[in-house]
Amino acid sequence: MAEKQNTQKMRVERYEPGEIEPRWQAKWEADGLHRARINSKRPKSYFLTMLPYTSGDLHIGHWFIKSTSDARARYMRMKGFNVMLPIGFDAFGLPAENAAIERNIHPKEWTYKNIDNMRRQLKSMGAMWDWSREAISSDPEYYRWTQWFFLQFFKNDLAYKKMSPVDWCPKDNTTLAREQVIGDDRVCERCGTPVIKKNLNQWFFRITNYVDELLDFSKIDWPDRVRLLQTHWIGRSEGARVTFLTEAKDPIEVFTTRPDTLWGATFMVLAPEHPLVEKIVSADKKESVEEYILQATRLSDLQREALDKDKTGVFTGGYAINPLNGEHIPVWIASYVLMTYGTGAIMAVPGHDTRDFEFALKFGLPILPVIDRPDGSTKSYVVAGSVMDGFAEALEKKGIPFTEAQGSLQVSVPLALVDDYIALAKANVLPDSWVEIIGTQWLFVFADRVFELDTLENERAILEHCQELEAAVREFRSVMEMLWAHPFYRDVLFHSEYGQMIHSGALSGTAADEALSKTTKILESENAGEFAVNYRIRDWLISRQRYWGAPIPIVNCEQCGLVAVPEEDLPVILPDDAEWLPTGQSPLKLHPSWKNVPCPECDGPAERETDTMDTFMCSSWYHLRYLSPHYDEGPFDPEQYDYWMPVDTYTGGVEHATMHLIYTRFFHKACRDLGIVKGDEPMLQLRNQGQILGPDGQRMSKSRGNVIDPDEQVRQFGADAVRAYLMFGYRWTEGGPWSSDNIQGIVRWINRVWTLTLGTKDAVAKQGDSSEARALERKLHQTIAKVSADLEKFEFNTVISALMELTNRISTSRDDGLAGSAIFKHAIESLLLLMAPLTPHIAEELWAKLGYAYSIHQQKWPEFDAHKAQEERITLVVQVNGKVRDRIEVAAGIEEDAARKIALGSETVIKFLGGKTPKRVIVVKGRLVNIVV
RNA sequence: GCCGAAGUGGCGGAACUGGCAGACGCGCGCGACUCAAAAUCGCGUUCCUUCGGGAGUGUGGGUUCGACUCCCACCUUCGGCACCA
Repeated sequence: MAEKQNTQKMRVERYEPGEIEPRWQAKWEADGLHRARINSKRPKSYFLTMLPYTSGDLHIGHWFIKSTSDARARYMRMKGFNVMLPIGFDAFGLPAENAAIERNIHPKEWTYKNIDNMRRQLKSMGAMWDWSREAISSDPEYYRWTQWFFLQFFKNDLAYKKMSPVDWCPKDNTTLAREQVIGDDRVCERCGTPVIKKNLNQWFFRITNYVDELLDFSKIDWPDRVRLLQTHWIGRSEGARVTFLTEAKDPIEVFTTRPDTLWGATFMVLAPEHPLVEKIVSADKKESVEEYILQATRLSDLQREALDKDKTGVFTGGYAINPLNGEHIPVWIASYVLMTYGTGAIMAVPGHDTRDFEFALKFGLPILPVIDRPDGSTKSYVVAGSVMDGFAEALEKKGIPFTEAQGSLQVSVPLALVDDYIALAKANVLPDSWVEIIGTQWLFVFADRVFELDTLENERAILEHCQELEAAVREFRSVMEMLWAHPFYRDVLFHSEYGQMIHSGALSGTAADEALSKTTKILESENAGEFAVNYRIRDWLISRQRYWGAPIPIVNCEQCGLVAVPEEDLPVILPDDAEWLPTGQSPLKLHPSWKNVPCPECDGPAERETDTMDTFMCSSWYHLRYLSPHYDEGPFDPEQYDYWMPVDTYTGGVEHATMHLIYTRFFHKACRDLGIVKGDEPMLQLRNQGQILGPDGQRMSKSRGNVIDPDEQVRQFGADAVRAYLMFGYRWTEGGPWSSDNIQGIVRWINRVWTLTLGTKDAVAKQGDSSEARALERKLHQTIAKVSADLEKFEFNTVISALMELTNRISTSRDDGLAGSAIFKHAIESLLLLMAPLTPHIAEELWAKLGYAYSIHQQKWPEFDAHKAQEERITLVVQVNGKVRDRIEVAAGIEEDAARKIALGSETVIKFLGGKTPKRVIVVKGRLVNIVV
C-alpha cells in the first residue's frame, strides 16, 4: 500500500496563491472576461449586492457578503445565464464630513481616497464584477440624475416641504428619517447619540401614497422575515373614523380600531399639540392646560431617556358628545396621545383599553364595561355582615365555590350558576348593605333595588349609594376605583378582547364577530363616522442639513416660492470651497456665492435650498445607474433597462428591511407611475446573509478595534482560501464571530486538490478496481447534484463540505490505482468546474495546467446523471421497538417482503426478540425495518 | 408588553417529506514518515458503562411503530416594534 502511494504521488510544485491570483486577475481584466453585454440569445440574470459605503477599509465582513454573492453569480453564468454583476460606491454621507471636521480633509478627498483603496481590495477578491459599470453616487454625473428624480417627484406632488416635528441628531447636526432612529433609547443610527425633537421645515416624499401596494409581496420572492418587518413597519390597522362634536359643535375626529366599544367611551383625549385644544379649553382651565402643554412639549424636546410611562394629563374643561348615545364626556389632553398617529385625538374606552384604563384609574374618571368577558369568570366579594346568616350554607348547597376569611366570602361563580347566585344575593342582602357581582355581570344588589353598571348615570348612582351606606368607600372617585381596591377583583375588571357587546343600547347582545361591522354601519348611517384604515408609516423625511450629499435642486424665491431648478441646469454642483465651522451649521448655509442665485422664473433675488438629500435617495436607484453609468440623456439607457431589469437576485443584510428596502420599492413604484420605469417591483428575489462579527462577538468597527483586515488574511492564505473559508465556516444566513481556527481545514483541502490534480496529471491508468471506479463515478454525480442544489439555496457551507467529500473519494481512488483512468480524469475535471465559482483562481490555474482551454469560467456546469448517482447497495437498518439493533447490507432496490425476511432472519434481531412474536413490522422502503413486539 | 427567529459534541456546523443524530471540518489522542521538528499521511474522537448495553439534539409533557423534525407549556439568547388608539 505504502509503495503504491509513493509511485503515484509525485513531487509537485508548491501552491503559491500570492503568485497565481494576481496573475489571473490581470488576465481576466485584460480580456474583459466579466463584461456584461446585451445578448438576446441567452437568458439574462441581473445579480445585485447591496451598495457598499465608502467607509475606508473593507473588513472581512465585506468579503463574506461579496465573495459569496460572486460565487453564486459565477454559478449562474456556468449554468448558461448571461450574468451582470455590477459594483459601485455609496459615496455621500456623514462620516466623510465628520472626517473633514476632525482631520481637516475635504470630504471629497477622503471619499475618493477610500474608494481607491476599496477598489484595490475588492479586486484582490477575484470577483466577476463588471468594473466598466462602476457607479459612484457622489460623482456629478450620478447625482445629476438623483436631482433629476427629485424634480420629477416634486413636479408630481410626490415631494413636498412642510413644518413638522422631526428627529434631530445633536451630534451629527442633522435631521434623521424615523427609520434612522433606533433602539429603546431612540439613538441616531450612525453615531449612537440620543436624538431630540425639533420643529423644522423639511422635505418629504409621499411614501404613504404607496402603502397598500408596498404591503403586497405577491410579485416578489423575498424572505418572510423582511416581509414581516416591512408589514409591521407600515403598520396597517383597520377600524373606524368617528366624529364627536364638542358642545360648541366643533368636530373632533378620532380613529379607533374598536368601534364596538363606542358605548364605553367615557372621556376623550387630545394630543397636547392638537389644534382644537386652544378652542375647547374653558376659561378656568386655561392656565393649567397651558402649563401642561409647555411641560409636555419641553419634555419631548429634552432627551427622551427620562420618558416615564406614568400617565400625565389635564382636563380642558370642555365636553364632547358621543354621537351614538348622546353622552357628554369630558375632553382631556395627555401626552400619551400622539399628534403623529391617527388624528391626534382618541375616544377613551377605559373598560377595554389598557392605556385608557390606567389613565382613568389615575384621574378618577368613570369606567364602563361594554364588552362581555369571553372567559366567563364572575366574582363576588361578600363583606361580612352584608348578607343574612346561612348565606354560605346556601352557596354550598348550590355548589358555588367560595373561600372565607374573617367572615367575608370570596365567591367565584361558575357561569351556569350566575343566575342562581343573583337570586340568592337578592334574597339575602341586608338593608344598609349591598352585594356586587362582577365579571360577566356588573350588578350592585341593594336591599331595595339592583343597579347595573351600564351607563354613566348609573355609575354615579351606584357610587352615591355605596358611599351613603359605607364610610370606607367615600374616598373613591369612581365605581371601578372602588372595585380595584379589592385585589380579589382585579383580574375580572378589565379585558381588551373581542366579545359580545353589552351595555350598548340597541346593539347589546351583538356577537363578537359582528360587533365591529355592525357598529361601523350604524355610524355610517348616522353620518357620524365610517370605516377607516390607518397606517403607522409616515412620509419619508429626506432633507439633511449637511454638506456631503446631493443638493436639493430647488430655489426659494420671495416672489415665486419654491421653484424647481430647470432640468438643463442640473446638476446643481456641490461647491468645493466650503468651510467647516464647529457651529454644526451646514457649510452650504454659510456659502454666500453658492447660495444666492437669481430665481429661474422671475430672475429676482433668490436662495438655493441648502439642505442635501438623504443618502438613501442615492441608493434607491443605483441599480438603474449600473445599467449605463455614463449615459447622459437620462438616468439610464432604455435599451439596457429593457434587457437587464428587473434585478433577478439581490443580496444584502436584513438590517435594511425598513429602510433601503422599503425606499427602493417605493421609488420604483413612483417612477413606474411617472412612466420612467416598467414593472411593479425592482428586485425579484431577495436573500439576506448574516454578518461576520469581530472575534469578540461585537460588530466590527474601528472604534472597537476588532476589525479583521482581509488584506492580511489574503496575504497569509490566498484569496481562494479566504473565500472558501467564509463559505465553509458560517451559515450564510447567520454569520457569526470571526475566528481563524477553522481556516487550516480549508488551506489543507485546497492544497490537497492542488497536489492531487498535479500529482496525477501524467499518471497512466493501471488495472483499477472496477467497484472503486463505480464508487468514484457515483460520488461525483451525487456531488454535482448536492453542489448545484445548495448553491441555488445559498447554502455554501454544505457546498464546500460536499466538495471535500468528493476530494476525499478521488484521493482514495488514486490510492487504489485509478489515477489516469477516464473516470478519474473526468472526476478531477468536474471537481475543478464545481470549484470554479467558489475558488476561481486555483480552478483556473489547474484547468490551464491540465491543458484545458481557457477559461474555466466560460465552461458549462457539469451535468448531473441521476442514473450514475444511484446507489446499488444500501445499509438496511433493523430496529426492534425503534432501537437500532442491526445493519445489513442489501441491494438498493430490495422489495418490502425481502427486506422483512432478511430483518427477521438477523441473529441479533432474534436475540433481541427473545422468542416473542413480532406484533407489527414496519418497512420503510430503501431505509429500514422496525420490528414491534 | 406585543411580534418574529434560534437553542444539536470541547468548537464551527450537518441531517431530504417524521426513518441510522453528530456529515464536513477545527481541536485533541495514537500511529507512520523524520536524527528531530514542522508539514504530510493513516486511525480514533457525543457522554456513561460492570463492554451486555444504557442515555442523549434547551426543560417538562404529548402524538407516533419511530420525533432534532409535528403539537402544548415553559426557560434562555438574539432581532424588530413599543403609550400606534
